[in-house]
Amino acid sequence: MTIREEQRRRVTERLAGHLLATGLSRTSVRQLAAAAGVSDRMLLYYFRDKAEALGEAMGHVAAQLGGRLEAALPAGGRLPPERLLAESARIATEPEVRPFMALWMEVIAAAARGEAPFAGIARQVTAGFLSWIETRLDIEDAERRHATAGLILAAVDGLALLEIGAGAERAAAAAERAQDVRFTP
Amino acid sequence: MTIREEQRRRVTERLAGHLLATGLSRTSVRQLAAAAGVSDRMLLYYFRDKAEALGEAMGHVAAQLGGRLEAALPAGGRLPPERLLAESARIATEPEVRPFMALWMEVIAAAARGEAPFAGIARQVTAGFLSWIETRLDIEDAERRHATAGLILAAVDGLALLEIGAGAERAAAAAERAQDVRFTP
DNA sequence: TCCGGAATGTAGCAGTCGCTACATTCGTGG
DNA sequence: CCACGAATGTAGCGACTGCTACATTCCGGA
Repeated sequence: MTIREEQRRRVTERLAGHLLATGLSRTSVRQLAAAAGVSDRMLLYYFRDKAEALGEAMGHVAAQLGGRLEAALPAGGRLPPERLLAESARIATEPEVRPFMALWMEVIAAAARGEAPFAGIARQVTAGFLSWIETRLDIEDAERRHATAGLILAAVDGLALLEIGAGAERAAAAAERAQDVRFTP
Repeated sequence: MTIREEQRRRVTERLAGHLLATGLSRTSVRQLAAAAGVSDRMLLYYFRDKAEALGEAMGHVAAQLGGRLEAALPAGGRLPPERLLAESARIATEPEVRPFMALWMEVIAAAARGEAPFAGIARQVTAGFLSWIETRLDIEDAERRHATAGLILAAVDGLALLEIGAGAERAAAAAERAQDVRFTP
């Protein structure tokens, strides 16, 4: 492996850590390079441009999160929607997963703003989330399972949003109330 | 009223329209000034700085939205949570309200990023939403009403997020599925 | 030992950012 | 008519943005 490829991996990992720690507010080329411990000149040697660097770093973040989700609730077992909603909300508010959710909110907002490369990343990660939920949902009818997965993801993301706008206590109260919902039929 | 005050109002209205039309992606002083039909020099004559201009504009947007919400579902009547959830989701996806929700997503994300003046705006608007929901919720127990309002807002916001990440059809399917939820007790 | 390509440093370009110092025009009260 | 403050235009500052041209250093193979 060339030094360049090696450095590319190291830098990717450090960038992922930087994004998780500080979000998307400090993502100028020079700031990213400093966080990765290289010069800005070299960052753009390892990656074609800023978008590629961010894309790689977000890919790494997504892979990390995927591993955590898999560990938190292994595939195989299928749960009724009420329980999966509760489990998802619990996982999303775990201390280790919180930074991912915070970053996720920023990514999806950047996507809404049409900023490259976040639009593509958002669609990709959303699809991953939906798939994760759907494969753990004990609903026979495919269409209903599809729609229910979307609703559960919306609820979990919405609770993360509520936390931003109304504080952690209020979000926690709403999350607890979510345990009282039943899906019919 | 001085010309300055008069212009300040006109510019505020135009800025509000600009934000609703284009979101937060074009909010440099020069772009805002162009959208309002004044020079950048004058924009910063009418307002102390960029943050004040954006704050005023967002206040105008919030007031507009408040009026629409009031018109869509006047206070006075109280609904069970299932029906209020359905009504809220319906209102949030009305063509006239959609731009507000899209802008709202960006604002709350900017707040998550800690950008002034959006953090304060987000808390204020969130409080307004929660109050709007709570006063229309037919639940006796105050604490439960409080938590349920949070959950309903989370669901509505979450559906807007889902639309960004997974497209309008999928969000619509999830919204329809939301009509199957029941709150116990 | 030298040569060629990979790796890295230096310096800067052209653009945008928020903001402001300074000069000028305008409308109005004395 | 003139002086004065409000209103507006001109020009630019210093910082930052993404990115790159050019030069230099480094290291392994011939």
